[in-house]
Amino acid sequence: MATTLTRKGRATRQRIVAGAAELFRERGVAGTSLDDVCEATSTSKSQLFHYFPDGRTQLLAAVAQHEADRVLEDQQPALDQLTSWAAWQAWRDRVVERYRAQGQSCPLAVLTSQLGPGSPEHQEVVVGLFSRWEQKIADGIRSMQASGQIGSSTDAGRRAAALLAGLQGGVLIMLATGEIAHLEAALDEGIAALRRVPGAAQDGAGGPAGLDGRGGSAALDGGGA
Amino acid sequence: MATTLTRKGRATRQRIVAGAAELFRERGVAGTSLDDVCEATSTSKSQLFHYFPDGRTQLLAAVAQHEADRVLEDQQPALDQLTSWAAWQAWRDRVVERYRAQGQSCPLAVLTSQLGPGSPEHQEVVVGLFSRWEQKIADGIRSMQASGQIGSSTDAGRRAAALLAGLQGGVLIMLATGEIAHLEAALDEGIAALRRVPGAAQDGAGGPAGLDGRGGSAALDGGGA
DNA sequence: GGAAAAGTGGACCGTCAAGTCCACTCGTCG
DNA sequence: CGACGAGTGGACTTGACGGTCCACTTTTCC
Repeated sequence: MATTLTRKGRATRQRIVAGAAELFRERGVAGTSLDDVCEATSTSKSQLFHYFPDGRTQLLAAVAQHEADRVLEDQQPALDQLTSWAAWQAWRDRVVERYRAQGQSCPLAVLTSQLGPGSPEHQEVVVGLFSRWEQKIADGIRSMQASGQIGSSTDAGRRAAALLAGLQGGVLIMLATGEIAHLEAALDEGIAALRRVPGAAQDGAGGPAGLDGRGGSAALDGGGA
Repeated sequence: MATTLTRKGRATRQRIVAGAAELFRERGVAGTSLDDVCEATSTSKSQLFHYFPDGRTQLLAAVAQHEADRVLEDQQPALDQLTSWAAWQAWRDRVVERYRAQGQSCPLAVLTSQLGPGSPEHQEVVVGLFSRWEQKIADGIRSMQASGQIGSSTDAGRRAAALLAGLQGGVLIMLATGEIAHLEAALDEGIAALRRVPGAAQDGAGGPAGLDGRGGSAALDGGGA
């Protein structure tokens, strides 16, 4: 079965997943039938069920995983190197650009809400994605704290959660309205808020200024923006 | 037709909308058939099509409008009186409580993503809701600025957009993961950021003063993993 | 080179849900 | 009171979609 796939088999399976993903993005999950997938990928029902014996459910899960992987990939390498304000800006631009290009599609939101209670498999995929995503953002904040560019008085995990929420909400609103302004606002305001955390070394100049970080903690109010 | 509805007729129509809304919330739009709606509301197909000649589509639109109206209603009167920090906190608590109670349901996200490209009718409902929502938040910020509790140097509209995005994202993540922490973090951080806008009069609203607001310090359960 | 396994094609079936139709009841107004 | 239209019930039609089956081709490996 799945254990013994020839090169051709893998290619076919991959073609099905990619094609299905595209259809889901274009026409929604509910609006896409297995026949549609077959037609779009030049395959037949038997092949589809050959690679996904559990049918639609399994295909959906595979596509979800595929899309989830792409989400973080598309933000690399920026997301893994949030060690300077310039990097944060680059990441922000990357995200905005990605979703702008994607337009009315984000498979994440689609899949997320397509599954109410149930489908623990999908739940897992989405939870895993959010978790990794937030982790990377939090790591970025912590690294900035370590280098003194963000004050140490704030809870990196909580900040990351808020930032991720803003990002997700921005995408959601974009999907609903077609406007990307909310996504931009959420990211910009979120990052700006990080810059205002008191206790940071002086903005910009800092450079690779040693590791200090939490020496003073004398919550001097972070000046104006 | 719809122009001449007797009291009984209106009641039936209302019963259908309310019942359908509940089913959609419980089982999702895709997981609910018109037969389900009929059964749940003790009506028959003919009645359903009597009141919604365009069938499923029209019913969906009616339910969407119904739900959209409820969303803002549920936040009143807090949402219309964001004139003190205490009011902001009350609103925040209201929102969190509402979604906590709702659990895995928010019909908004469901409907939003259920409709990919197409259904301009629904699009309109959602856009209208977001627009009114953001407007009210922005009004709150402006009134705080007018009374000197928030500095005038920030763009109220943009802040409101970011806050709404955070809220929406928090809800989305809650739907996906069951965790409400992101929603809380997004609201708390968003409001805290407002408190840090420079140029405000000293915080005297009654709570514990402090420039940092409830930023990231207090007993906030750990973020991240 | 040939046999077994993997891959492929498409007809076929059962189910289920959207939407139609018509017969019937009930309330209201002349 | 009686008739007309609003309101109601539920059987029926239609079609799409998920899933099955089997005959056939290609690849792989001895």
